[in-house]
Amino acid sequence: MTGAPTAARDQPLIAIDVVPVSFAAGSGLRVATAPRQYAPYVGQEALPGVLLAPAERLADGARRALRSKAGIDAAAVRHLAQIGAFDGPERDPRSTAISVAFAAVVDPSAVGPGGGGAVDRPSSVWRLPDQGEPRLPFDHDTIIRAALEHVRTRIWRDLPLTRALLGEVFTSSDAAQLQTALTGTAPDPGNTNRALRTNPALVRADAPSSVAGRGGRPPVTWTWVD
Amino acid sequence: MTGAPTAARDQPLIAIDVVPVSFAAGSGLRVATAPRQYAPYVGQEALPGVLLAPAERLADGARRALRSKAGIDAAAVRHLAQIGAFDGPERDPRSTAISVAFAAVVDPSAVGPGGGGAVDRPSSVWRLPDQGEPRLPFDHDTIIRAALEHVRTRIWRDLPLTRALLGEVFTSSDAAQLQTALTGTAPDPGNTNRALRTNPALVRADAPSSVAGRGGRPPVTWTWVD
DNA sequence: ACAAAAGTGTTGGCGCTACACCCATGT
DNA sequence: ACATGGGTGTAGCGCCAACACTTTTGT
Repeated sequence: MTGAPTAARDQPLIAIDVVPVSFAAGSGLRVATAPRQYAPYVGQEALPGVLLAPAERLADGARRALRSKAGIDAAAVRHLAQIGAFDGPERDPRSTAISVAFAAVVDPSAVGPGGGGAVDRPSSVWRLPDQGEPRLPFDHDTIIRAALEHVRTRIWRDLPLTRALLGEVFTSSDAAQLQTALTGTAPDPGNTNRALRTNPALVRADAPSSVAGRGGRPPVTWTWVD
Repeated sequence: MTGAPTAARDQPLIAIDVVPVSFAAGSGLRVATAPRQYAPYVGQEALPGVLLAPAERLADGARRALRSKAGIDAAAVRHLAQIGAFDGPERDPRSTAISVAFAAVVDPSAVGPGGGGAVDRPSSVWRLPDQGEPRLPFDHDTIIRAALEHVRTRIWRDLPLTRALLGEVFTSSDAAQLQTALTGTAPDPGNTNRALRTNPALVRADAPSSVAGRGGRPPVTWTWVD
C-alpha cells in the first residue's frame, strides 16, 4: 500500500460477501442465501454481505455478515477462507464498490427453520450450487463459482478445510459423495478407500454408522487423529 | 456485497500493492521495489502501490502503480494476477487501510538504469526475494511471500504465468533454474528434460542458444506452440 | 419363515503415468 | 563442465474383478 499526500476520498465502498457452504450425507453440498433487507434487490435471495466497518478486520466482517444477514452464528462457522477481491462497474448499480469474498464452511444444521440459531435471526435457505435456477443479483454467481473452485482445488490438500466440510466423523460414502459434488464425476470407490486407509490424518472409528442405509453393506466410518 | 441503508463512510482506504516479479537466466528470480515518494517511510524501498481511484478497476490500479511508482510500463507487464486482500491494524501507521495485492510478471529489462522505460520514470531496483535483508515497510514482506507462494503453486499448471516468466524462447537450463529459485531445490535434469519433451505446449526451437555458455553441452531451446 | 435377489461397500490386482535417483553419452 | 537421453524403483491413480454385508423381494 501507499498513498498520495492527500488521501483521495470517494473511493469505492468495501463490501464483504460470504459464500456459506455446507456438506452433509443426506443433503449434499449446498450454498446458503438470504433475502436482502435493503435496496437494491429488496427481498431477492443473495449472498450475505455487509459493508466493512471502519476498524474491522476483513474476516470479522465476514463473520458479522453471516450473523446479521444469514443468522449463522460464529460457533457454526467451521472454516473461513478468503477467495479474493471482486470489482467491476456492473456489480452494483448504486455506487462503485469492491467486494472481498469469503467462503465459509458452516454446520449444515445452522440454516433453515429449526436450525440452531437464534429465534429472530434472518431466515436463510440452502440451495444446490449447480442449478442456481434463479440467478443471484450483483456478481454473486461469479463469487459462488470462485468459492467452489477454491474448495475444489483444495480438498484433501487443505486438511482443515476438508475436516470442516466432512465433519468430525464421516463415512467413505460421504467422502465419495463430496468428491462427486465438487468435481462432477464419481471417484473410483476402491481408490477412495485406499486413500482413506493410507491417510495418516485418519483413523477408523468403530461406530458402525447409527443411521441405517437403505440396503447394502454399511460403509466404514472415519475420524481425524488429534 | 450489500449494505445498510445509509452507507458508512470512514471505511478503510483501498490500496493496491504490486509485487513486480521477473526471471532471466543470468539474474534469476527477482522482485522489484522503488523508493517511497511520500510519507510515511519516505525514501525507503517498498512495493509500488497506489490508492484506488474512484472509478478504477483493481487491475488498472495495479498497472498504474507499476507505471507511476516503479516506472514499469504496461507493455512490459506480461502477466497480472491478484493475490488477495490484506488487512490488519499494523499494516499502516497513518490510517486503516486494506491492500489488494497483485503479482506482476514483467520483462526483466524494464527495471533499472538503461531499462526500456521513460527517461523520467521513478527508479526501481530488482532484488533477490529470499534474502530481503532490509525489511520492507508495512506488510510488504508478507505480501511478497504470498505472491511467491502464488507463483510456486501455479508454475507449469498456469501456462500463461509460466510463459510470462520464462519468455517466448528459453532453454532447459532456464526452466531448471526457475524451478530451483521457486522451490529451493534443484530438479533432476533428466526428469526436467522429459517433462519439457512431453509437454504438448512446447516445441523445440532450432536456435542453438546464441549466447555461449561457459563450457559444457549447450542446452536445448524451447518455444511455445501457437 | 426362509431363501434368493438386489443394492452397496470393501479389498486386492493390473497397468499406466509421474517422479526421484542413477549412469552412460554427447558437445 | 554441463546437458541429453535412457534406465530403474516407487507412489498414485484409473480400471477391473471378487468378496462381504445389508435390505428387499418372492414363495
